[in-house]
Amino acid sequence: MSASYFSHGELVGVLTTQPLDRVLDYKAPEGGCFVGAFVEVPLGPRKVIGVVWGAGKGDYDRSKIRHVIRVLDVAPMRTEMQDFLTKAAGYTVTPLSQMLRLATRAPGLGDPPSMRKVYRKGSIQPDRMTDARRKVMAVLAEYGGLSFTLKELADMADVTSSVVKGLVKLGAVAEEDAPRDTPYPWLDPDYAKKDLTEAQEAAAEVMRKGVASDVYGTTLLKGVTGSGKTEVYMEAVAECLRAGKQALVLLPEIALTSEFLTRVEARFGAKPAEWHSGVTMTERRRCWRMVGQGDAKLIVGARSALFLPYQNLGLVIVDEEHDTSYKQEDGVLYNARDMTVLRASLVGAQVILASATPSLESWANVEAGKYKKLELTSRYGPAVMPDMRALDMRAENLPSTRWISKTLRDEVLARIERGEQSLLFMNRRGYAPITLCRACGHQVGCDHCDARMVEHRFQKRLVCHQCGETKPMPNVCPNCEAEDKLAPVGPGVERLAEEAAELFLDARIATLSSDMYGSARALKAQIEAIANGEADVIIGTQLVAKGHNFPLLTLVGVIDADLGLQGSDLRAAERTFQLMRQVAGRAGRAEKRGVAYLQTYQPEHPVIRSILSGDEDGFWGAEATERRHAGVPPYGRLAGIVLSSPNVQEVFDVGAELARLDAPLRDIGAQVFGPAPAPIGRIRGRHRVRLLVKADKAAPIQQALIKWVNQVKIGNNVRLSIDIDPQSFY
DNA sequence: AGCACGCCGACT
DNA sequence: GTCGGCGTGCTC
Repeated sequence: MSASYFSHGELVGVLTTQPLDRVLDYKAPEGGCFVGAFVEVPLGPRKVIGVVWGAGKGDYDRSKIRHVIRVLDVAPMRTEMQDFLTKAAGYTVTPLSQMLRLATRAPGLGDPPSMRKVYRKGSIQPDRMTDARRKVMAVLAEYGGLSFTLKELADMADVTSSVVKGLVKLGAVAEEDAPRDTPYPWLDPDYAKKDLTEAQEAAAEVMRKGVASDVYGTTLLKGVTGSGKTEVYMEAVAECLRAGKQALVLLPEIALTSEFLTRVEARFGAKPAEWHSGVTMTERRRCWRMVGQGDAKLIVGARSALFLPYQNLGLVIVDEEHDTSYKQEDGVLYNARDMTVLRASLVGAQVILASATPSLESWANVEAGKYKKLELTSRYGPAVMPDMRALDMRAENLPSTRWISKTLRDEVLARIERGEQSLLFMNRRGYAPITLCRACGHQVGCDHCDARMVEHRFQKRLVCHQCGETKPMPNVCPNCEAEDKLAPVGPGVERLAEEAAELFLDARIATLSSDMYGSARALKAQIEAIANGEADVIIGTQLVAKGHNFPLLTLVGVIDADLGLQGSDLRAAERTFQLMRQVAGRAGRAEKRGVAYLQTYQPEHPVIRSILSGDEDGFWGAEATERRHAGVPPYGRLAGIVLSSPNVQEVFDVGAELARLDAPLRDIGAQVFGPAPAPIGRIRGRHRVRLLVKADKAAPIQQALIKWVNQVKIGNNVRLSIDIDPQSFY
């Protein structure tokens, strides 16, 4: 009577990725189907892909119910995955169909497994032997029963492919069809175990025990830059591999994966599966299918890798867990770090959140006893955290087109003299953030957004950082048509590089900004060249703060330490604290102790002071007290609502209407703030209005939000998005 | 999401 | 008269 199997003609409920937010009834196909089966179903005039979600409800006109067309040749979705998607959809207030779409982003899902020809040793010896034929047969003899592609075999034997083809005709070489998607190579947990320090070994042992326990648990692994967090969690991965379970490592930035893959190969003897937007379609198809059939044991990827069809997930590492890029900011708004914890809790897997500068959320979860905490205090090897100093810019008297203080300049010059590297950090892409007309005062803005265009001199264009629109650099003011009056105002990395080139005449200067390299490969090559000492001064944006290792670096200069402190973002202090510590952590990783200078106009600012003093506990304690007092995350809950429309009036009307009908929110003790024009009032031609809902941590905010927004009829061109636990407020 | 249906204005 | 604009509604 197994409820999970439906025989031909029985009603099944199918969830498709179409934006119909309900499960549709179909008749089971010939041969029947199981719950979780990926199927193709007819929908109106089209065929779409869906998943058998359960038994059919039977509440639809029987005569209109059609048959499932076929069951796809992929591993069925496990019920725990259904459960995960359902809960994730509920938490993020996202339609389930959209959640399913995240879990079915595999190219060629509906296609039969792609095949290719492979060649191996045949049963017959060729009657006429030639030198070329002998070479082929020798290769095949050496590798026993293994198969090769035509090109592989021909290359290995150093003959042309026609020799192999000839042998196929004779029957000396067997030609067979084999699936193109092949299992990932076996990873050996004991391939090259590194020697760990005592502290690392102790931490690793705790993690191994966690993985071996087979139950859910989350551990915050905190350790300063260079303390060897990676080595420690690799031991947890090794334990997971030994147990025959799958492990996932999430990284915040694609640029970090290739370095990480190399480390995995060094530790386990082969490369793991890779999943992110930079991976080719073929490789993605292979990855999705192999994860689904358990033939990929270690997966390294971006946040979307959390939605792969794991069969027996035992461990998830969220590296740099505080990183804001774990929060998906468009489409489905979810935080991969939080969804990881949800998914792991449903399958009894272990989670390791690794960071040198954990988020206050994780910090609070440790305090509340939800997460365990392991701390690696001593830096691995001889180096220590750099000496942190403030440079009071009010005393520096710099002209308005210069950003490198005299003190910092002298320090850099001293490093160049000694053959050491310096990093100048400026978290602003482009040449200048403002292009101002000296004749009329006009600032060049984007046509579609309420944002200034940023000059990118490297690309010789103005770029809108909101919508990505670019235009050639004008030489006539778009407002008053004055010629040659447009002037760059304010700094960006490119302009900083220009200043550095003037100050440090004989130095080799390298700029690292995400927009200056066409490909991840080119960027990686540049990072490697720098690490090998092919630059004296490095100018970089945020990119350099994220985990890259520059052993010759002994000086970090933060050009504008105050930048992140502006604005009304509730996490401004937290972000600045984390970023400054991370950037500073780049200095002095090898034998030499590093120094970090923060150029600031407000050296007395509490955040700047705690960064300088290195008093982490003090900083987090004060930050926690403040947030608790304000009732904001992690001690309260926020939801951001953004309404957008090409029509200004319409968005404000809907916003006001929502604010008025706040009863469902008041019922759970929540408050509504707004509507207010969003900080960026228009993006891609759509006017934007924001509301903010603040609730108690334990309040059932999702249900209340649904009730609340369902009260208003929303016009066709108005879009409403709900962001639970928003990270950004633009 | 697609795709059809349908109701209006602009053209051969 | 007919073509085609896209607002509205449906898909088991």
